[in-house]
Amino acid sequence: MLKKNFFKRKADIVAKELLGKILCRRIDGKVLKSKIVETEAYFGEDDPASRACKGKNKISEMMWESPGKILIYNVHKYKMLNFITGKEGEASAVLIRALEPLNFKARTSGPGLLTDSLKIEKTFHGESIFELKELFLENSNEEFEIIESSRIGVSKDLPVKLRFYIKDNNFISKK
DNA sequence: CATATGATGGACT
DNA sequence: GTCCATCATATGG
Repeated sequence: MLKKNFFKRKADIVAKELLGKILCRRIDGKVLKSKIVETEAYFGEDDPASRACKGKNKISEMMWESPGKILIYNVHKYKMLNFITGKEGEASAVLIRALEPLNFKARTSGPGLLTDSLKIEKTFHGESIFELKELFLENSNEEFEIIESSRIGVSKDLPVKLRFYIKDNNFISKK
């Protein structure tokens, strides 16, 4: 189980360290485990791709909340799963883009697909990852190589590599 | 294999 | 109406 301090750092650091961690989803008494294989970091006012850059609104205000909270929002008919990072009062978050299913089969190679497969609903929005029994994280000691690249699907991006994924993993949303 | 395009729905101007 | 942190399908090489 990860502690609050884990998320209380810069979004890009947390995004990198979340790779390889195990995301657990409890449904009807069964625990579906999946490895996080792809993430993206989002900042606040300085990030043109971030929802927070134009100030607060219904979705982005959660980015100023305390680290470890869950932020869910829709793009088209899909939902995005984010974790709040950084100190409280600073807008930043990490988007989970892809998972590798460990003890079940599902399509999770994309941010919209993985939330569908894990039945992650908007009811998780605003909850803290430390307090939930239906959704939590497990640590992992696996070693792997991290690749950095530009973010995907963003109209205005920073000239910084803020997308991170595990090298040679087959569940990355795009290669 | 690659790139292009349309469907989709919520939030905002 | 417009803007998207998407996806599945269609088309061409």
